[in-house]
Amino acid sequence: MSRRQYTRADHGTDAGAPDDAGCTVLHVDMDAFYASVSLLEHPDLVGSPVIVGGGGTRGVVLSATYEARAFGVHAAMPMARARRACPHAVVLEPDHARYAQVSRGVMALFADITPLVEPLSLDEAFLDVSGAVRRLGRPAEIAQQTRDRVADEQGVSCSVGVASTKFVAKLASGLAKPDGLLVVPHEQTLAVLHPLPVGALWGVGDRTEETLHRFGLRTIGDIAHTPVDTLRRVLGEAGGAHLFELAWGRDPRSVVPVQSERSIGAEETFARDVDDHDIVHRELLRLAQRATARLRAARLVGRTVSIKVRFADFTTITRSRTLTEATDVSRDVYATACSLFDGLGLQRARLRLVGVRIEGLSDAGAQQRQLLLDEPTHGWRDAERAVDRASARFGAGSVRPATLVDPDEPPPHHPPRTR
DNA sequence: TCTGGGGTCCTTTTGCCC
DNA sequence: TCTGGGGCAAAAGGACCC
Repeated sequence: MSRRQYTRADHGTDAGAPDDAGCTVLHVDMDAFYASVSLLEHPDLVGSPVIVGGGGTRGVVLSATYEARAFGVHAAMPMARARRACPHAVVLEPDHARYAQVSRGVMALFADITPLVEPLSLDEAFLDVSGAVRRLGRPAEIAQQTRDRVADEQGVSCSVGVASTKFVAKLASGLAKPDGLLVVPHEQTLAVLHPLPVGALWGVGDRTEETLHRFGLRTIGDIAHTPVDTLRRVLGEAGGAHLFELAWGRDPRSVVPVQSERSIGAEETFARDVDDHDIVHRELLRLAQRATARLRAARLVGRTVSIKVRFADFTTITRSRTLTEATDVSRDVYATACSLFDGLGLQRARLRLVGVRIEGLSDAGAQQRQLLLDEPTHGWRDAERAVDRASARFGAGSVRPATLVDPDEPPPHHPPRTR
């Protein structure tokens, strides 16, 4: 769910008979994805305001139906505020497993249309359909087929932007929402682009928007007619040049299927602020295990461990250390995370969140030979792989360090074997 | 009105080596 | 021997995205 919504000056062309020559980039964006998927389980709630979000006291809105958005509810809004804005809305807990399942279905459907699919998140992807035109028709027709199939096969609606570049396609899908299709013909790109506010540019958030406003730049057209050197001074070398190009509708990025991950991490906000280092250490252990389990599942190892600490006043710091050898062993990551945390020398600071992240990822296979020479680490790896297998069979958390076992917890219930 | 959790990318600072 | 500075990698912070 995008945080911003813009309406278009009516230059674009709807599905009718658009001039889609050369418009081979599709951006498909599911409408209110998390809310829509949750409604599949609650058909009685269709047509009413529904908010999906963390139930805890400190949650934010993950997604909301358009009926709830009419009351000003939007993604990333604190839940407390959302409830006040729309008191009669039904609040649902997120069901991440279900979202992942529908997402896999949708992505498989895309793969059926073209092999050039670049997922951006669970609920959106770019498709390069240049190779599918002969088989399936013009880009606008392929876009409509895609929308129909998503609705028929997955029961949720999506919006599609069709253009000659990624950025304009993404902009177009946003303008088409909800449940719409918008083709931006190549020669109309600037006419669509220039009247839009600067915040519509991909990469311009609240801060950059504020900066641009200070310099009197309010529309994308204003940016296009500002010397690129001025933009570089104001926004930085890379950022300034990039925005200038986008403002002229130029975006050389191509649709790249399967991008490898750069980092894997886990973080958690405490239900209440914490100043007890024992609790923080225990949380670091849990997070290190969560992150390394995903690392091992992806057959990756990482060389840099970083921690994130957010204080009660929301200021956030990070600390990182690069190891001599890449690892996927939670013990190593945990030890490094604790050492980084202890190195902060905090006394009774009240903490709101801690996180652990592993960066500098590489293929675990490339690491094998060295690990064989390192017996102690190899032993821990084997032990942790055994835990991964047990977790897969008996459920996450069925095997864990004694420090994470709550003595008051009832003994776990093991599901019956399925063979 | 009080701010999640998963990420990516860019910039600046710092330390090290030559 | 002291100093300056270029080049590089790591570290830290911050903005942004969904």
